[in-house]
Amino acid sequence: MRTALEKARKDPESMKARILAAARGVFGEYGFHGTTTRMIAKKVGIDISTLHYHWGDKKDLFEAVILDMNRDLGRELIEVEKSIHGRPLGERMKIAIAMTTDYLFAHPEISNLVLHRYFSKTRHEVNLDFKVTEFTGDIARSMGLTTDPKKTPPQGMLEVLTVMNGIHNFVSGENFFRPMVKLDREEYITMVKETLQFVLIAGFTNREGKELQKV
Amino acid sequence: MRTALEKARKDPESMKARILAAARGVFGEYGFHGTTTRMIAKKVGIDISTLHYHWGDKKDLFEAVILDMNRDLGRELIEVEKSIHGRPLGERMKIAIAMTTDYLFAHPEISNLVLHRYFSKTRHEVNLDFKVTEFTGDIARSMGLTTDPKKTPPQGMLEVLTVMNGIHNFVSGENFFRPMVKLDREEYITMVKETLQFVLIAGFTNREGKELQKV
DNA sequence: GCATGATTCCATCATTTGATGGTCAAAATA
DNA sequence: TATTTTGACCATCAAATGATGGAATCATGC
Repeated sequence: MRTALEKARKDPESMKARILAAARGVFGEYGFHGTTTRMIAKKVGIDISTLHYHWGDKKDLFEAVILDMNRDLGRELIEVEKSIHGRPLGERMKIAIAMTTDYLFAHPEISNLVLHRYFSKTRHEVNLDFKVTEFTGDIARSMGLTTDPKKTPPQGMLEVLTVMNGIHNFVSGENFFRPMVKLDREEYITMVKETLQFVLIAGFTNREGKELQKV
Repeated sequence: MRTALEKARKDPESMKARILAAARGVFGEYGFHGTTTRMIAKKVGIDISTLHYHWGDKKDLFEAVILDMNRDLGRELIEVEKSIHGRPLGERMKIAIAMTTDYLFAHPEISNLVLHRYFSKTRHEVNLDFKVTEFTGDIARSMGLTTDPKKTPPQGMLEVLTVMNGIHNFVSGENFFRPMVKLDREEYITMVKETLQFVLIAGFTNREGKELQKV
């Protein structure tokens, strides 16, 4: 399956890649059990047997989707880290929130998939590393929430999760939340960024201020 | 169905109530499509035909579950509001976060169901009011995030959603996050509360401080 | 052009799953 | 007690769904 993924990545026009892209979207919207292989095949405009030919069974395809999504998310986080390197904490967070929010709104299926995996059980075990721990630790280090670069303390992990999940929530919940506030998409995205920056940053900068005072 | 719900509420030992309780749990864990009527029936220890006899089809049962969960959540929010009434903002939020977190960790299927409805589509439309808008507005007013008690501005709604979802995330994602931080359940709950209070409150109290200075 | 392998679809299967009819026992009612 | 109503289960159905075999088609290298 690893090779299949690589093939799909090489040529985005290939059938493998088209199926993978469609699967990302549908699995994201409906979850694993809410998605049928027929739904994916229909979206691509092919027969289900073609789908199975390229990706094996439903679980294999799902795992490929997770790996693929994981890679994209990881790359984006690296981009973010590049952009914030060296700046003061408040600014780092502000930029990181804005960049990540924009990116995820452009690829909402990523947030969908992430949240599904957090909150939903699958009847048959899907065993995948998912890299969340790794990513979370990286972000924590990048935000200076830990001194030991090897392992992040629980507190730092939960703090990062609070921020990341705050973003995912508004991206993935757009269909639900946007009608509540009656904004068009652009306004919604802007207001989400402002709200997240307003709510999520102050705690961290306040703490840093206190620590600096001590010194 | 309304009547069936009332019957179930009257006698928690009744078959209707037992099915409803089991359904809450299973729908919460696996989502609508991930749940089979057989899973629920098995959990109760009855035949599926008995389940259908009491609750009609799967969608009817699911809607009853949502209504039931909704009522419980609404009641809890009223309790919270009673406890925080009249206190200063920072304290209000601290207590509200602590109470709500404790309550939801004691009834995690509520968070599960809420998040599933936010983030997951259902193949066949389930039409339910879900009261989120109402609840969110109530909380916004209770937190003093709006001057007009009739309608809450989008900003206030998103701010409340940020906080509520922050809580739901850690409750519903316990199976995923707790192994990441290697804490036992009690430690995890304590640290979640501390983290949420740390991250989510400062923005609001900072702003209030600024507004007070202006006056 | 032709042979070989890769790809796609059609037809079909087996299993899962939502749902129901009919039977029987228990409980309520007369 | 006799009768009706309610509640539970067994057997079974129909549709949905994951999956596959095999034929047909297309592409590629010779």
